[in-house]
Amino acid sequence: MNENELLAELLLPGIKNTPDYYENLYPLRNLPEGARVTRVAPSPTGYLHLGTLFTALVNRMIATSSGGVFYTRIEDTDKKREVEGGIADIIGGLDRFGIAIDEGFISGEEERGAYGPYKQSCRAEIYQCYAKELLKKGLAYPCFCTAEELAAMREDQEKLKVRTGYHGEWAKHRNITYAEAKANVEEGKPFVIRLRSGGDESRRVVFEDVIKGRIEMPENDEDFVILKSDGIPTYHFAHAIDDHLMRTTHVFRGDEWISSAPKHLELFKVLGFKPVKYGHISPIMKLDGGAKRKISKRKDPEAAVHFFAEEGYPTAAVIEYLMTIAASDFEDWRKANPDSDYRDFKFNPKKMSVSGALFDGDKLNDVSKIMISKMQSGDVYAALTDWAKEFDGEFYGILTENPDYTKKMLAVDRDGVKNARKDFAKWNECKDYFSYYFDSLFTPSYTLPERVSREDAKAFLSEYIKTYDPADDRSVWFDKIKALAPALGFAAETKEYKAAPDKFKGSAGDLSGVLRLAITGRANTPDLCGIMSVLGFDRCASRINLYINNV
RNA sequence: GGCCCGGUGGUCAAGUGGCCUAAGACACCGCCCUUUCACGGCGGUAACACGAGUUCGAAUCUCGUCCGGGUCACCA
Repeated sequence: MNENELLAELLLPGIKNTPDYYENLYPLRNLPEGARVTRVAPSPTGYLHLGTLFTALVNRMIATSSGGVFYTRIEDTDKKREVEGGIADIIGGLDRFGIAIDEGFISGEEERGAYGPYKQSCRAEIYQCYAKELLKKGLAYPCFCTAEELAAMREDQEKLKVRTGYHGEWAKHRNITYAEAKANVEEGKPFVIRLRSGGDESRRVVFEDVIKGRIEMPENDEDFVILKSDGIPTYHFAHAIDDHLMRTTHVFRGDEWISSAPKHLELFKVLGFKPVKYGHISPIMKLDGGAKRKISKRKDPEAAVHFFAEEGYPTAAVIEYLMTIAASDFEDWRKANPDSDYRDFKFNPKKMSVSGALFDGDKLNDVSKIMISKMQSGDVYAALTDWAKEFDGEFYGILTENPDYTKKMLAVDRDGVKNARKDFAKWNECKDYFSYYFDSLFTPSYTLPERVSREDAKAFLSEYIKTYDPADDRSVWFDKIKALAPALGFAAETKEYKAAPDKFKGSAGDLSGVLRLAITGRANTPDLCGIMSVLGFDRCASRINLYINNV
């Protein structure tokens, strides 16, 4: 054995496999030409974040559009920051949003697929095997620097105004001898393993980013850590090994990773792997004061995907919105294919924005309103009660006390209508929106429409209630209003009134406004005829009397 | 500060040297339709960060300036 081999044996004595073993264990995938293998690799340091959902959606679409595979991998190499239940929340969240997972973690604890384990903490031996190989070849070495020494080194570098980091002459242990290393190990000193970088800062590394195009940067020359002192790899090393062994073809990840791409490329080269293709996704931004910034977990409620569930946005609406930011040609496609499943959209990474999109709540609302307007009452009932059950127990009780009544209410201006209303974007708006259907939520309003006097309102209402029949269809219903108009000095037809505004106090439309106020306490509601029919005669009559007595 | 990546209406964006008098969507405003409320239809306000250069011709190519974002860990 030469010195490098002795060193490798000294540092990682338990590792017996060689890289060949893993190369054979995880053969190339048998997929058609052009199929892309993508993944999302969340770190369970928190709950599902909008950016993670977005990244997952993009990777999912890339795989789907190419007939490939999309898998999940848990990057839990930082045990200090890990959050209990994080994996279940993240994977469960992806599932709730309809992101299908072909392979990897499919729930908090189950995984499937032939390229696992899919959790990095279970792959220590694999990483160590490759690290050992690098050690044997002299491409890596142990470093015994303490955190304090490293910090002191950084201070010195800052004072001297030289580039900070563990590189070149600053790489203290770069030329450590086997004997020195052995002595340190025997003393029980902790060590990390660093890459012996062959890069040169004055040379350029170039790669073709699938989203951003050609990117050129100085080569990495830093002897960065590949194995931490606990034997667990850093992100960089785990990324190279895992994405190679799991036979990933394309890595779409946040663009904060661009700056470490030279490290990754060097790792692929040194390890003898074919590099993956990168696509760096611009982050979703948020306007803070006057400044744009990346959406942040701490400051922005909408950063945590949980926010959308609480607000009651249908998951499909959030996905639809995300698709509009992800692909600039998605909205055109949607216009041409209004009823297609978004998964049928051919996703082209070239159509992804190179700059970060500002999160636009107005746009989300619009997308969501359209989505909800297309749902039939039965589906709305299911989704709304599901939401209420979790987030508004009182409303849930009211909604489900009489399901038939609630469903009839939801059918007004919805079922059998070509273009349904777009009145609400999320379920938490419904309690207020539908309040007048329920006596316990109803708030009367004793105001008057612009052109109707108190006396006329009372006179109209007391006559009207004598003729009202919930069985009336829309035209009969309005004819009855029209019939009462002339006697009160109102025009029966809107056109009549418009033609000669001086001859009338207003039109039948104004009278129906009084009715609306009396019945619902609102100036704006869906089709009043339909509402009254759901409410029933008694409830309508009592509200009308209440109004007459109080206005 | 070094290194990257960006900069077209308030927002998302189309645009790859002449089809640009710059598309579309959201938001906003107006009009029309209308049996109320909506839906819908039609229209409007509003943009190429700035300065040089290349060219017959620049939103598009080059350089500089400015502005914004990201990154410089035994975190991912």
